[in-house]
Amino acid sequence: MPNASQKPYHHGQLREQLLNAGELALGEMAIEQVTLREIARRAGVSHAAPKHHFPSLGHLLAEISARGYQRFVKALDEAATAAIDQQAGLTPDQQAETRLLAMGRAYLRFAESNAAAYQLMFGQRVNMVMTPNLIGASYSAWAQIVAAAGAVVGSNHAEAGALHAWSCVHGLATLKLAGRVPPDLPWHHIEEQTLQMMMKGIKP
Amino acid sequence: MPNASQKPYHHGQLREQLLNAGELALGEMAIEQVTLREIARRAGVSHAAPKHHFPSLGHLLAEISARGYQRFVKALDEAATAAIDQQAGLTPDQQAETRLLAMGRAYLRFAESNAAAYQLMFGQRVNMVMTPNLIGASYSAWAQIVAAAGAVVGSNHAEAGALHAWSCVHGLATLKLAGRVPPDLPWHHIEEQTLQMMMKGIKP
DNA sequence: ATTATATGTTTTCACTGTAAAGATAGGGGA
DNA sequence: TCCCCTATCTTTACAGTGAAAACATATAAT
Repeated sequence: MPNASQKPYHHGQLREQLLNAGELALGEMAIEQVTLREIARRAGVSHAAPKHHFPSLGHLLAEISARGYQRFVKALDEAATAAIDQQAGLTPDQQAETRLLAMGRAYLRFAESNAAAYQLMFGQRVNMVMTPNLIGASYSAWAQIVAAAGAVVGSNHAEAGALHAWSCVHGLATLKLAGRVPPDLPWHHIEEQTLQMMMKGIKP
Repeated sequence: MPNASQKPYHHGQLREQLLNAGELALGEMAIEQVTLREIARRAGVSHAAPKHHFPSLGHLLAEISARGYQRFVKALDEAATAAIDQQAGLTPDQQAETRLLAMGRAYLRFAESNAAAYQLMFGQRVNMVMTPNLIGASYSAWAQIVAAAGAVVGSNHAEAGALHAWSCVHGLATLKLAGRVPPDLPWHHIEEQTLQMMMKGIKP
């Protein structure tokens, strides 16, 4: 019978807690600092405990990354619907453009306010394992962008348009995160300009 | 007096050899495998020897990265001049566009055939130290792109245009390297389409 | 020739991910 | 009720890593 004043030997919710601890850590420290032992430390458990829930660090990170993709998809979707709800009386073409632009802004916002998670999702960490769950989550993000781009450029060029739109925002986001954007440029302005140029580039 | 049949205690060219070994390693293995000890191993020297030439791994990587930028600038410049030499009788505007497109193609080619070096240069490795030499080399790359983009969009919008052009090719390159480009898309075609959309987006 | 300095090696430390062996709790059947 | 089995957690160990300190040697300066 476990003494209530001390932590029980068996955690009970460790798998969930490890994922939460990992996401928390990603929000507070650089991605390279988010180690297996650090996550275990935050969950108040020995560094070998995670093994019983995740075969390796790569699998744990994959699950965290998959959750990141889910938050990502949700953020972009909410931003898109909010944008068209805000402006009534748009033609279908205008709606499509508004959606894509709103998603672009949400994309850049997500990358900035979830920097470490973003790098985990889109960077190439050697430990990462492409679990089915991660592949599925990442694919739904891709499908979401393809759909939004397809509504603008037509379904025959949906993938090419989506890839270009993604390249634009992803490139800008990673250049920003890597500190390669000259600090004298007004960032908010740059964001809007890039989105405008992206849109101008993909429109038929 | 050193016996000729065995290696001398003092290496003589260790600094140079370390940089070469590092670049060689970057060409053969994943970026995370390119460790201080691995580079020392390849140079045939103890793992503490580099300390006398580079204060830390970050400084060594910074120098390798700076050399990467120099090769990068050279590759883009050669591609640009080769492109305009090949087509005689172009208007200045056409020349500018031809140059920028050629640089874009060279950019993607560089990223693909120097994958690990490219990730070292543009990724965010925690160990990396922003040495003055690296800052200078990376700035000259930026200046080169600004000049080429400025010739197309006018000097007032040079930086915004350069940033967008860079975002497009950088985004596409990193998505490709991260395996996020659907394999069913014809890559060469995708490259050209992206460059066309990039150009269409930045043109006034 | 002797000393100083530059450039090596060896050793040590704190950290990492992974693996194996030991400890503990809870559940299922006798 | 008792016992064992299994899942989960801890401890320990090992091969890596980057960095630092102590030690060794060859070249250069005096």
